[in-house]
Amino acid sequence: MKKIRTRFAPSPTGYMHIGNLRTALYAYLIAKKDDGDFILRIEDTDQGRLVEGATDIIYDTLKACNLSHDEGPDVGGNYGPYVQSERMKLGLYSEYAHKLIELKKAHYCFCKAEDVEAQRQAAGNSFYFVDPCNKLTQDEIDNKLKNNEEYAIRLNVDPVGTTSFNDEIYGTITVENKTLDEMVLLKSDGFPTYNFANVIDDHLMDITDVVRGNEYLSSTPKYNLIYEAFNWDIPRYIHCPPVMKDEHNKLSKRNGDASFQDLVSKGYLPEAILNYIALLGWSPNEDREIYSIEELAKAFDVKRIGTTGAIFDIDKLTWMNGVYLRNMDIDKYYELVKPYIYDVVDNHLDYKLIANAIHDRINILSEIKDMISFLNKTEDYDVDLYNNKKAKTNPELAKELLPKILESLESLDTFNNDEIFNCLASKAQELEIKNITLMYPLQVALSSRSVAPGGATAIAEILGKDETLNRIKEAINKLK
RNA sequence: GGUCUGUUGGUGAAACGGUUAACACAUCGCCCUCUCAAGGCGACAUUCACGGGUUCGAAUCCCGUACAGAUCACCA
Repeated sequence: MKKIRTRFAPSPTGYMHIGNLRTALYAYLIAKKDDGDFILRIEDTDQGRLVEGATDIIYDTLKACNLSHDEGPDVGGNYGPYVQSERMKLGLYSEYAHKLIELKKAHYCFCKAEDVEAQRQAAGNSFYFVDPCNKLTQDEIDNKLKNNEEYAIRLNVDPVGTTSFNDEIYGTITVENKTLDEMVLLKSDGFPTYNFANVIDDHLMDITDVVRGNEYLSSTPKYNLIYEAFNWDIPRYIHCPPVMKDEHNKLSKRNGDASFQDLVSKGYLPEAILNYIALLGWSPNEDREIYSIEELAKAFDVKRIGTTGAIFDIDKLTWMNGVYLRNMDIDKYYELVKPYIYDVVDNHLDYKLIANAIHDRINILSEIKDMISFLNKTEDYDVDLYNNKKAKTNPELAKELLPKILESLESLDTFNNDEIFNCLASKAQELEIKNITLMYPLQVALSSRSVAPGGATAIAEILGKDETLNRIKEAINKLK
């Protein structure tokens, strides 16, 4: 069997959005499942739409996701991406377009682009372009060429009959040829159209599986006409359903929807993002959702890609990101979280203790900041906070309990979570109250919050004995 | 408007003619518990857009309707 080769072929016209990334992921997985090659090709044949830096974003995103491509032009010892504008300099596309003219599968078109556009505008939806240049005699053509008239090259289309193709996901799709127009292959500026360059490169790069968004479903018959004109093998087509923002709209940067970069900067892990988007439109053959990229490649099956657009659900991604954080190797977790902790907290505090306290409480890294900001200094709070139904506490009771807690803790030599807890637990027993009744006022005194990461005693350990006692005294004063 | 494609709960989805229609997120309960989480347990679609048909039997097959999306460029 032929080696599987897939490609990701984005245009550098903006940011890398989630739908795009998912298409790249699927292309990658399909190749890797069978030990095939994954290729990156930048399709920048539209000079007008180039966006500065867009190629770098694509490149960096793929790198961050570990979706590395297997070949390409040499760039400082690494594989760069193939870039169509570079390849064009080789005269490649023009050569193939002219070859099609020789084969009588295409023809010169001397129409002005603006004129065609004007006709289209005038005719509205029902416009079907019939190229008058089709009727030009060879002499007329030679003459125009000799006069250096600008020209485009258009594909010849026989309007009778139908064209069918098979898509791995959508099945066999048939369209009538009369709905296909004589599309431009080579633009008058000498650049190939996307459609043409795409087919040429896919063939030249020996792409076996074309993976792309299903917006290309309708234009695929046109691609096949080109393959057939050259008598080339048609690749396997895999058209993926879109990733939606809501029922009606696709996810897009234009609407301000989250891009990969946005998600990462909010504290989502690339592995989690990849894992999550793999499940948008594809489902595994087992009851499982957490997959590393290697596991995905193993489990991936094109046949299990769905046909309907999937709405991107940030809540589920958030949950999954939390799973990744919780399952992560603990040392790796410490290192990951350390900068986020010291970004808000004084660095004489032990970041590992803090990391432990928030371990089961964060789903995304950006939540850390608010969660631990009280560690630096006490925050303003109302004594009403001492009212707690579950703990059965109120400011009066806190006023009574806090001095007792202070007294107990002052006598402690080793100030760690276990010691503090045991000390206070026996104090609670002695006072014949539930642990929570004693702990809750301490929590408020130490954290200034009704909800805190970790138990009150864990926070005490993080703060250290001096600061803990200070905060308790501070709280007692506040209650006077 | 033509053409193409699709339609299972709030969301992602499974089911490949016969199950009480999996599972996960979210939501809501309960348990655990020094708060909150995490974890455990449970609830949550009399029903698979709608209407016909085929069949002993349909979410699954066929036809129609509705709705949605895509596409009709010298954009990609």
